[in-house]
Amino acid sequence: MSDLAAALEVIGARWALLVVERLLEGPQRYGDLQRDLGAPTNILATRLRELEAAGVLYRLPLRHNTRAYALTDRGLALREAIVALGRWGGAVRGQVQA
Amino acid sequence: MSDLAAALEVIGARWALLVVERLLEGPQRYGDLQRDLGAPTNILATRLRELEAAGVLYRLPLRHNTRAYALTDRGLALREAIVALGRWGGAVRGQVQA
DNA sequence: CGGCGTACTTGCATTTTGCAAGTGTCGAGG
DNA sequence: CCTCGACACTTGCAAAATGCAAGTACGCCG
Repeated sequence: MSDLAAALEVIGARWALLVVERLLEGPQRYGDLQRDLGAPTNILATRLRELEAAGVLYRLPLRHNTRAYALTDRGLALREAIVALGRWGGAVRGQVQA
Repeated sequence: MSDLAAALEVIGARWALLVVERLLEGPQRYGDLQRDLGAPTNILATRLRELEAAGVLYRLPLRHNTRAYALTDRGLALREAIVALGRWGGAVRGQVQA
């Protein structure tokens, strides 16, 4: 399996990379992620569990039944890839059809 | 929708980015892609159609019922993102568990 | 004409994703 | 003490995507 395939096993599932992108701006709570991304709540919960298990993010307890999700070093290391993909996506949108 | 989400709409489906990665090494025929990637044939056919429609690759006729798939400029522009993701995936594999 | 290579398509089982509604817990307010 | 609301999920079920295996189409070669 290639390095790319290994990466996609971790962040290739739907919503996963969008969650990481959002967390690049700082720790976020569950409800914020859900509202900002518009992701289904059960999928979001599943992704957060998977990404935590993969060491991409961790839970940061705040108050009683409130916690935040924040990126680990491994998660922060995705910034370069996310920026590159974002630039590509933006460039593609800029062209009606090349 | 963010730029990243726009990118994922095009290359977020399973196998899509792996196809592009393979084509970065030059035009490939259907059978080669299938054997190298190990992707199911119906999915591969679907992806190739989608990626062609998105202007990421195009069909290059060779002999009678033989053609090759090659990247457009838009497809080649994914190189940076793919390299970045590949590096991340390789780095993650390098650590047993951080 | 019959078999071979190439590029797919088709039918159906399995898995993933999505929607809507429900559950558990804690703290504040009455 | 008891209810209510906020928050973070879970659960049940429908829809869509993915995967496997087998089949189809099309020319060329003998």
